[in-house]
Order: sequence, then structure tokens, then C-alpha cells
Amino acid sequence: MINIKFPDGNVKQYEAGVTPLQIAESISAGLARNILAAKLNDQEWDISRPIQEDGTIQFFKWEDPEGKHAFWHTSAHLLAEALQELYKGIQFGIGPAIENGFYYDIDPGENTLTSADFEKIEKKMAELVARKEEVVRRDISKTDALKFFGDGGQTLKCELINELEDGHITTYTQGNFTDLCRGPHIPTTAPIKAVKILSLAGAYWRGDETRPQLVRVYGISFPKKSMLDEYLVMLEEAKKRDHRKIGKEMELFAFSQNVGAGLPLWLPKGAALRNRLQDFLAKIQKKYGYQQVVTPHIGNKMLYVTSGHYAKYGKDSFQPIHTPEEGEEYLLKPMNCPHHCEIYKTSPRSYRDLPLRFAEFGTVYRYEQSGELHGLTRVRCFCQDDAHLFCTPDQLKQEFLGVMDIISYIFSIFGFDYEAQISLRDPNKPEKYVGSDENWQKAERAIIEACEEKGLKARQETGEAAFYGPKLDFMVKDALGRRWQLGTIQVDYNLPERFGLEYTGADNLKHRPVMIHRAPFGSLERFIAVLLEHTAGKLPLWLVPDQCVVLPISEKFNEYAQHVVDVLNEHDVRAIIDDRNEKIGKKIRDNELKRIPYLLIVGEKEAESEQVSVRKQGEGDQGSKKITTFAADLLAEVEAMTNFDKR
RNA sequence: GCCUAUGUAGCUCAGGGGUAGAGCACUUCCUUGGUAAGGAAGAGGUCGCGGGUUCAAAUCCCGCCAUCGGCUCCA
Repeated sequence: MINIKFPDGNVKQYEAGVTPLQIAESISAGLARNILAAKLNDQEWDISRPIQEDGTIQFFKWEDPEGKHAFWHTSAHLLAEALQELYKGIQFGIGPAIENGFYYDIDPGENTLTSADFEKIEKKMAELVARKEEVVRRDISKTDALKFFGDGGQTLKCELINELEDGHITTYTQGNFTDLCRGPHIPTTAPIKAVKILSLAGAYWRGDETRPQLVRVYGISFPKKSMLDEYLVMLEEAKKRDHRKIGKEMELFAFSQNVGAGLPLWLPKGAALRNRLQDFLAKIQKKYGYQQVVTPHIGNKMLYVTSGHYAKYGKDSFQPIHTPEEGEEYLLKPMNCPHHCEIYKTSPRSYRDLPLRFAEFGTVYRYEQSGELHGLTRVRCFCQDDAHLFCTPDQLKQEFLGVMDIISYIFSIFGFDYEAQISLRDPNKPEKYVGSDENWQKAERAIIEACEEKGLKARQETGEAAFYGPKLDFMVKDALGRRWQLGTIQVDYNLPERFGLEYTGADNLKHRPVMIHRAPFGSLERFIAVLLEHTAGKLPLWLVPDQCVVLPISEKFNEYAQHVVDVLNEHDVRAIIDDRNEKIGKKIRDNELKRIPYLLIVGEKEAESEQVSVRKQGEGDQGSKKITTFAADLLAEVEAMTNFDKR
């Protein structure tokens, strides 16, 4: 007999060789019906895999990420099984579960796959599911594995096996398909009731662009058909929140082939929106002791040679600008830090001057690869809400925490759910970074400690650091669940050294300041993109381009409506008029669809009493008030949203 | 940069070797209305760009550009 401990601390005895599924059955039929995966002593465990020793068990259902993961992982194998039956000479790469669904990377050999094949693949998968095949786990020796997959012509699999340790290799088989796999899987393919193949994409083998490109088949599956339908509806809804679509509809920004790819044009309403965001942040930064600076959009190439950026990115950047004077070279600035370092150097600094905090809404230019451009989230010209803080080593933590406060305040105002990521260097690739080991260790420790102090849960990612220092990044998801880095805080001991920055200490000796790079929005472009997707274009009242629209009941009241607009504008309320020759119902519909927060309907009644009939976006009629009362109420609403002091 | 797909009116899209279509938006007229679509008429396009094939190309072929979804990259 073995002892199985449950998450609630209870311990029960079972025969050795019992499976998690049997344990679940001993508890309740309902649990047994719903479990998809398990963990034994924190190790992932198939629910059909026998347990031979004492241990702590956890069960996972569809509702748990681990449950979905097993379900989708098995679905990936099912996809591969279907592809194996449909196409001869196909080779398999890897096929994992992902956040939403699964994929399989394949080398199609002689075959070609197009989206026209999706239906055929889905049908085949459904056909295989109907066979209710068992998914069987087997241990296999390295030699046997190499022979088995080698005989099957699966050279990609053999490459993977060669890197595995003998004695730790397992396969999973269902029907005629056997895959090299660590698991876990669900016991049979039968529960996979609904499958949708979503897309095809190219993907480099093992994520290495020097290796051949495979075809990646993306899909998703569910235990119920209705869940698939819901998911597809959700996808359609998400597409409506696409910032590229909303930006066009709201006339915020545009792109022109004549200007160039990845170079956004900000239209009047979008430019005004940007300015409001900038003012908002500038106000907060002022309270935190930041000083605004302005620097040029270009800089001498030597500036970037000094910073190290040129050696790192020079070849992949917009190329230097050559002047009429021989030998002069200037670069469009890809970042603001070197300029700010030069500002630091304009006068001798004392420890009494520190910390110094230079902020700039700095426009930068980066030659992103053509295939990487994406709406406003990845562009070649963007505006960073940048600042560089220069401080003594003693002040570092305090300053870092101050920046964290600004970022968490900003994200709370917008209601963003963010994930924090500590981006560390990859110690195995020293060639990717500049600076001494000691400086890197100090910087990485500072970030980790700051997070601990704030109680901020942050996942650590090695290899994600900037070349000059580690970062704390704040990631926010877009409408389709893709993660984008918005805010960032970076600790840097290296650029101060490269630029020879100094201050005089209390001991009258020269010391090196520490530098913090930080951008709470990241860039205005990306921030606005994510904001639009989060709000589906229904921007908060304080940011929205047009806060209200005046709708005259008929043309007879156009004059009064214009008067209302004038009064509101005088009170700094952003109001427009819809004086088209249309019925009121039509005007209400059109302006609701334009996402304007307040519709002000005016006719005979209102004109007689200096009033407006207020209709709130999505909420309907709110009754009438004096124009000036409406203005005061609206301004109070805005004030309440953005008043930093009251927080 | 790589793989796949797409590019037709301001927008959403249909069509497809014989000289271009719908709905919405826009303009004008009728209507002058009270909280999510009143009616009529009109205007609007070198079918992404450049080559080629053809009597004839928006349509077929090639190249380029831009864009979607991924990969790689991301100071």
C-alpha cells in the first residue's frame, strides 16, 4: 500500500500501481469525469499513469491551465496523427500546447499545405477521435528511440533524441502514431470533441533562423462543440478591438506608403490624445522631481560608438547621414540615453545635486525588420516617455522604487492587468553584453531586491536584458492576448562608465553615478495601441477626443446647438456638433457608434431654458440640465479621474 | 529578413481575359422630427506599383511595394 496526500492535507492509502484517475474515482464520479491532468510531488503526471510510491497529488480540470495544457498537448498529437495519415513523407518537429490551443511544426516534404486543407484535417481528426484511441506512455532506451524514429525517417526527432539523456526518454502512442514526448497527456483522444485548425505559419526549426523553416500548423480544441463556437465568437470580437481598425475609425492615426512603412502619421484627434497623455505624465513626473529636457533627433555617430550601440546595432539601423563636410556622420537617434548623458556632463556634479532626473518625450528611430512591423505596437519611429535618473549607489534603490510607484499608479489609472518580468542577461552569451560581471551582478540584485521590497511578483527571464543592463519590464496583453512590453525600468552601471560620468562626493573624491533608464508608457505609440484594444476605443472621458456631441432635434435648432458648443468649448469641454439633416434617432445611433461619451440633445424645450438633454454613451437618457451645470459636472468627473494628489 | 495569405470607391466587401459593382459614408433635394437606421437623386475607382503574355489584362505570368497571421529580431 502507498500513502497519497491530498492538497488539503488529507492522506489516504491505495494499492501501489493506482492511477490518479482511479484515485479520483474513489473520491467522486464527478471528479473522475472532469480531471485531465495531475501532478505527483510537483511532477506532471498522466492521470492514467500508475503510482508506485507515496506522494502528494494534485488534480487538474479544464478550468486549470494544467488541465487545458494536457488536453491541447494530446490534441497536438492528434493533429500529427491526422497529418501522418493524410500526407506521405511528412516529418515532425515539435508540437506543444500553447496559451490558446496548440501547434505542430512539420516538414511537409513533397506535400503542400494550404488553408484549403484545414477542413480535411479537421475531418480526419474527428474521424480519429471517433476511434477513441488510448494514449499510451512508454519508456524507451535512447538506442531504441533512435532506431524507431530513424527507421520512420524522422530525422528531426532523432536530433532531439540525441540531446536527451538515456533512461529519461518516453514516447506516447495513440493508434498508429508514436511521438517522442515527455507528456503529460489525457488517457484517450475521445474527449476532443471540437477541433479547429486556425492558421499556418513558417517557423524556424528550433527557433534558429539559420536552420530550415518548417510549417507550423496552429489549432485549438475543446471538450464541447459549444465551447469552440464561443471561442470563435470571442476571436471575432477581439478583431473588432484591433487598434488599427479603431484608430482608423476614430481618425487617430494613419500610415502612408509614400511616407514609409512603420512611420505613423498622427491625425489631429490622435495628436491631441498624445498631448493629453504627455501632459498627464509630465504632471506626475514634476511631483517626483523630474526636469524636462529636449534633445535633437540626430547625433554624431561617435556618440553611439561611445555608448556601444553602434557596435551592437549599427549595421541594422537606419544608416548614417552624411553631411556635405567630408567624413561627418550622424545617426537618427535610436534612443535618448547618450544625449542625456551629455546633458549630465554639461557641468561638474556634486553628490548634493543628485539624484538628477532628466525626462524627455523623445522621438527615436529604429530600423525594425519589415516583417516585424505591426500597427502602432511595432514601428520605426516612436516617442518614448523617456527619463534618465542619475544617482549615487546609495540612492539607487530609493529611486528605483519611486519609478515603480509611478508605473503602478499609471497602470492603475488605466486599469491594465500587467505582468512584471525581470529581464536578466544570459551568462552563457557574454558577447551580447557590455560591462563588468560585478556591475551586472549589482544591477540585477538591485532589481530583484526592489521587487521583493514592493511585493511585486515578477518572473525572471534570462537573456532578455538590454545589452548594457538588466530590466524590469511591464507587459500588457492586447485584444488577442499577445504580450507587449510597455513600461520598463533599467539599471545601468555601464553607460556612466563609458561616458565617464562623475560626481564629487562628500569625501571630495570623484565617484561614478548609477543610471536608471525608465519609460512608464514605453512608447506613446504602443501604449495608445494597447489602450485602444483594452477599451475597445471607449476611451476614458479625460482622454477621449470628443467628450460630447450636440444633436439638434431639427435644423431649426442648429443655431442653439452651435451656441451650446461655443459655451462648452469656452469651459474647456471638448464638444462638437452634428447638424446633419437627419432624424434624432439616426444621429443618436451614429454618435453612439462613434463612441462619444455624452450626447446632448437640444430642441425647443432646451433652447428656451439654456439647457441640454444629456444622454450617456451606452446608458441612455440622463435628463436635462443647464449647459453650465453639464460643463461643471463633466469637468468634475475628469478631475476625479486624474487627480494625482488625491490618490 | 524568412514562411503563408491578401491588396477593387472614404469604409466593409462581391466580381473576374472584352473597358467596373453592392451596402454604408459623402453631396443635393424632399422631409423638420424628442432618445439606436425617413425618402429620392447624385457624385466618387488608372482595380497597390512596374514589367510581360495577348487583338484585348483589374482578371493570366514575373518582379517590387504595402498589409494580415506567424517565425526570427526588438537599444
